[in-house]
Amino acid sequence: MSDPFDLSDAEPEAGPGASSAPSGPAAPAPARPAGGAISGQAMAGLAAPYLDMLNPEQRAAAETLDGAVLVLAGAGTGKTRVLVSRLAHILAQRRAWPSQILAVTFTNKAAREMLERVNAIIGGGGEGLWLGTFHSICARILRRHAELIGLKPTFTILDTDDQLRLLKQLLSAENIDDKKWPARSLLAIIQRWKDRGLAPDRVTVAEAGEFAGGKALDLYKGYQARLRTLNAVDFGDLLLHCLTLFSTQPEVLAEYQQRFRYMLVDEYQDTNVAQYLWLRLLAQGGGNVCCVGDDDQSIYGWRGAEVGNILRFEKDFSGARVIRLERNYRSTPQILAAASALIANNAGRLGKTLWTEGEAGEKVRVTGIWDGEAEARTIAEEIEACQRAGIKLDQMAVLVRAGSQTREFEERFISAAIPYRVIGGPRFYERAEIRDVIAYLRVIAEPSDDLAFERIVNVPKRGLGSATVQALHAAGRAVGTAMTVAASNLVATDELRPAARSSLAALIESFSRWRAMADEMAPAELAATVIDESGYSEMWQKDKSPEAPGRLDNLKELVAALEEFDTLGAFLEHVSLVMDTENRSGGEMVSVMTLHAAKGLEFEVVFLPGWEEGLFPHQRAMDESGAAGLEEERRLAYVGLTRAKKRAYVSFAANRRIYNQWMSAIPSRFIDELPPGEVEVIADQGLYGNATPPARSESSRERGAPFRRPAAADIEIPKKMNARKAGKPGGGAMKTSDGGLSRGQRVFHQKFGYGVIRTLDGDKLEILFEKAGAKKVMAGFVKPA
DNA sequence: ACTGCGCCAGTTTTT
DNA sequence: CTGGCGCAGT
Repeated sequence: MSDPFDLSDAEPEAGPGASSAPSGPAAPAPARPAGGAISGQAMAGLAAPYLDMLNPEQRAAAETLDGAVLVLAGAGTGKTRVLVSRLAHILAQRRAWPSQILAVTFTNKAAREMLERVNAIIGGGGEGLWLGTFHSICARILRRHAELIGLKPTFTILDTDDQLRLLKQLLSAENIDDKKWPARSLLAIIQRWKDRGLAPDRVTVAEAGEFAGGKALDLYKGYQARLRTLNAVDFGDLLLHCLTLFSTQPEVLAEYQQRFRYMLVDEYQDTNVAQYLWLRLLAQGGGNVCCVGDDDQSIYGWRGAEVGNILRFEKDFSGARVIRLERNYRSTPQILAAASALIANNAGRLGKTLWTEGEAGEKVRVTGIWDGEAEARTIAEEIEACQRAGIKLDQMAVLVRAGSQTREFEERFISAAIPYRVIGGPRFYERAEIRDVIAYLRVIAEPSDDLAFERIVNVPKRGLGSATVQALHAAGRAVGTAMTVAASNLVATDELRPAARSSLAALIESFSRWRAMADEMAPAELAATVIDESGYSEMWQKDKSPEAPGRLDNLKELVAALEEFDTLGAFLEHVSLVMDTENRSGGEMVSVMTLHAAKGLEFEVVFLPGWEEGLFPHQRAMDESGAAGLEEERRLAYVGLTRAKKRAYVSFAANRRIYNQWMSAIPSRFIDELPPGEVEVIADQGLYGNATPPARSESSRERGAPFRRPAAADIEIPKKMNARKAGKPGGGAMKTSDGGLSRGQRVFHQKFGYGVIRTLDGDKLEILFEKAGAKKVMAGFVKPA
């Protein structure tokens, strides 16, 4: 984008059906090329077949185009279909051009899906929409007007690591003990302020809090000042600066107010105050706003989402129409009844009554089990039973409260040879080696990006340790410039030791060479050059740790990913904002993920383990947020149950090993909140109220677990989960001597025969077997061949 | 400038 | 029981 003020790139290309040129939208748009993005098909279709597929409420939601509309879309009520139909309808009615429509989502995945589905209906051209996450749309706006808020259009978007590094520097500069006042906490405080749309000058002294004796606000100011000199922003700033831009530059605001004739917001219950303010400013221009959400599925309060936004919608947008989608197309009546009864325990809901015309199914099954291992085994067995009954593995999911719970299932699935996939592990762009290379690229693209520079100044080791970095900092501060700039001055002096001096000089020379290349070289080629010339790949080649080859592979993958980008800047924006990696599929597998990650998904069969007080509802949620925290946990349970189409299995274990210490637990209060008529309780004797005959728990007998049977009455809820320990030695973990297994090695497995190790992650191996294909196995089960 | 030891904490996570 | 981090030693 050469001219940051030029909005024309947002205008539609002439679509495939441009010959049937529309008469144009109701009001003419500025600088509009003839022809639109709306295809001939959609044009012709006054019959609007996409509307015929909707039920009356959905249809109302798609057709009520004027004014403010809140669509309360319960789980499984066809929310996405409504959103997409509405977009198509606006276009087909020629109410607006794609470039006059703003559609905001929370994740890139949601944005991508929406675009695909809109294109499928209107026959292409949806690219002209302002469709994306709040953050990417704000970034787009900010790059165009960067100067107006004191940034250069090339500003960098920092990640959490960078933010923490910066805050640590500030803390140590202020002589604040970061043991007592960790940078993490400060970051959280600042983020909460930003979530509320509060720039430093808007934070009142009363809100300064106790951090470091009330210094948080000053630190926030210092942090923002540092970001500015680095020409950098963090995620919160994307919104915050946009708000500042809108409120200080009325003509800019007016421009966007006029532009966005129709605005759609998905997952409105997850918006924070800053996002709400942003939206309200834009809507004040008379545009039509439609927010879609479900207050019962608000599960991100802990990161600043404000349920109040959806609860207050009618007050905020006068004359707002509220449309409820209550007909559920996903789950059985039993599942809906269970979920509805559970969520009814929350106060302050807008209230919805989900109903279905679907056939009766099975009751929700609640199982009480002796310990976590038995729980995993029981679920694995049930999965196999479902499989025999014809349900595909990828229609089953285990949804856990915390990521650490996945391990138990992984181990069990591996030994039962059930293919599985854990959703939401570390992402590609979060790996250290990828971030290192990206840091190099960032410094090339933006010389004042000190944080990136600091990350790689001594990676690979070039004898530029903390002493040198300190000197660079000092030099930068003295001249008021970035470190790289200060560095070139510094090497001309005698301040540094000769070794450091020449090493630094060489590095600076490299960067200016790379920078010169960047102008004429494709980004991928540049990256390959940098990886090579910096000695970075050599560093990993020399490294003989087992993960080194994998890291080198990742570097190749990074270079390959870069092929798709024409400019370095475009790639870096992608990395900062579109961090999600494609979910490599490949075969039928059970999904294991957190409840948070499951929002928006659906499965035939859902397993919900770990419904125990302290774990779910999580103790910490209740300690930190009290009643509100408990309600959010309950919504999480609601989200979990409503993922299931046919069957839901809830379970709890009486004993669980956490941090290798045994503790007993009592069933979650959420279990008591399920309607007795719709659930079937199967619990080992004594584990739960009116237990029906026990499901055999071999392990408890085999192992002679030494703890007493908990009689529900005499167990108090542990304040901290590990406050209550029982002294069972950690028995059957499959810790193994891996005998130096490595990637690419040929191995033998009793059951699967010979194969080659493809990946290894601790004691979990992925092996491509000659006969059996790819399997995940534990290291203990294979021998070097 | 790097390596090793000891201490503490230990949900959820997108952008 | 881990892992991450800060500090102290070579």
